[in-house]
Amino acid sequence: MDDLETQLQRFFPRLEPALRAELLQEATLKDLPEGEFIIRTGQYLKSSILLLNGLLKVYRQDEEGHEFLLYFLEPGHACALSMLCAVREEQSEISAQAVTPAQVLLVPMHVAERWLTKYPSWHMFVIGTYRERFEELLQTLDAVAFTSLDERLLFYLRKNQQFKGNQLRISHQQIAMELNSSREVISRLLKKLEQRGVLTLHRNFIELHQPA
Amino acid sequence: MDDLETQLQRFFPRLEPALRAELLQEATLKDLPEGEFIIRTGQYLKSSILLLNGLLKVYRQDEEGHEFLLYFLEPGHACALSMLCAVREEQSEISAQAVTPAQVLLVPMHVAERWLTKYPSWHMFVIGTYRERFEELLQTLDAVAFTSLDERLLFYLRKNQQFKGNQLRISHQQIAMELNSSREVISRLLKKLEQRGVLTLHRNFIELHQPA
DNA sequence: ACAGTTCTGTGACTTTTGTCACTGTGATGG
DNA sequence: CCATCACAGTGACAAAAGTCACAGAACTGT
Repeated sequence: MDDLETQLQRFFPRLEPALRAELLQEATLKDLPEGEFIIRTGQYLKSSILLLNGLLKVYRQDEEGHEFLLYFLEPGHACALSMLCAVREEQSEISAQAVTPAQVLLVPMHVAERWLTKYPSWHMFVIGTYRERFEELLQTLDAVAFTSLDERLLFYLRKNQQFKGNQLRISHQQIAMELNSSREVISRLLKKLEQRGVLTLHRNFIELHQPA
Repeated sequence: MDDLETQLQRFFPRLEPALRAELLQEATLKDLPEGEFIIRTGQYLKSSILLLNGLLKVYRQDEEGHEFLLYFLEPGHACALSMLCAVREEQSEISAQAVTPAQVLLVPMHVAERWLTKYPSWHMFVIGTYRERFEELLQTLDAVAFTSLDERLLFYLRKNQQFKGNQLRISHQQIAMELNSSREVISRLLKKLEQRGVLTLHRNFIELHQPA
């Protein structure tokens, strides 16, 4: 693993050098083991989160514990929600979890706030972050509103493939949760996809074919 | 109707006076008759949109013409999407339409951009706009993901009630479109709601009871 | 090797939504 | 006064998804 400064430069090239220097000063580096939560529903946040390494998944939960995947976060991106919540000093309405071991930078809210006027590039970065998340959210909404479960399942698998490769170690139960469905249904749909030759089912993992 | 300056002050009190003055200079005022589009899917936008008067609805459309209501926009608010699209110089992926006669201010993109660094209050306003729309979008997503059609229908009616009063002049077809369902289903569900005493069905309009 | 656990497969059934086909009814405009 | 039209109601059926109940397969630790 590179040193922090190199990583910053690699993943956040658009932040001006002075800002990157101050980031090193002000932000806290945090390592997340796989599965660790960085945000939990109902939690108060006081920092913005920048992702340096690994993969985070951001999802919503309702009162009865149903989950719902919103989007993945890759290195070089930031969690728009963390900025939202931080600004409003409100409870977060979402959860974020490390899918792989991950490294994040935590920028205290008051610092992030100050940078908005101090560094134009920070400002653009924040705006850009909102924009990107907004668009991903729209995509997700489209998927839910306009497509059936089997299409969404395929989309979900492809997305995971993109980040984790062809061998997905996910249980049907997991998938069901994230798509807000039930295990049996997912099992059946996966079976259909297997028959169509899209994938092969194994115990504890799913093998996706043709990355296309 | 008040003069423009008074309206600005009333609906956008948080914008600094100098900015309000410049708004009067740089922005174009536009009157929208009921039903007029201000954004259409596929259109290129070159302005940010601030709403002065009336009610706009913002919705998504898929390729086959299905609609999907995202949220309403009230006076004093701005369309986050218009800012998104404007910045990216991309095609808009949504439509916005005047539900009642409305008045909007159009701020050319390059001006809006310039203000970001020039006026802190503009900057905060833009951030705030993203934040609010983001949260509304999350709400909508929740509704779709976690609740059944009849709940969504009720929610939809309440929302309309909030803006348009107890007598809703909407056809079942209209509702079906906006909830991405079909007329027959909506008819049936409305019937059920009537039996539960929530509303009374009339020709061409629906009467909602207990504003609660 | 065995009990316990997790993951997966499956049949039968229900509920929810969507679709089709048709009817009725009020409004509007020649 | 009648043709037309948009709107609404409804029964019958189909499709999609969720639920229930079980069974078997693989993995775990002791």
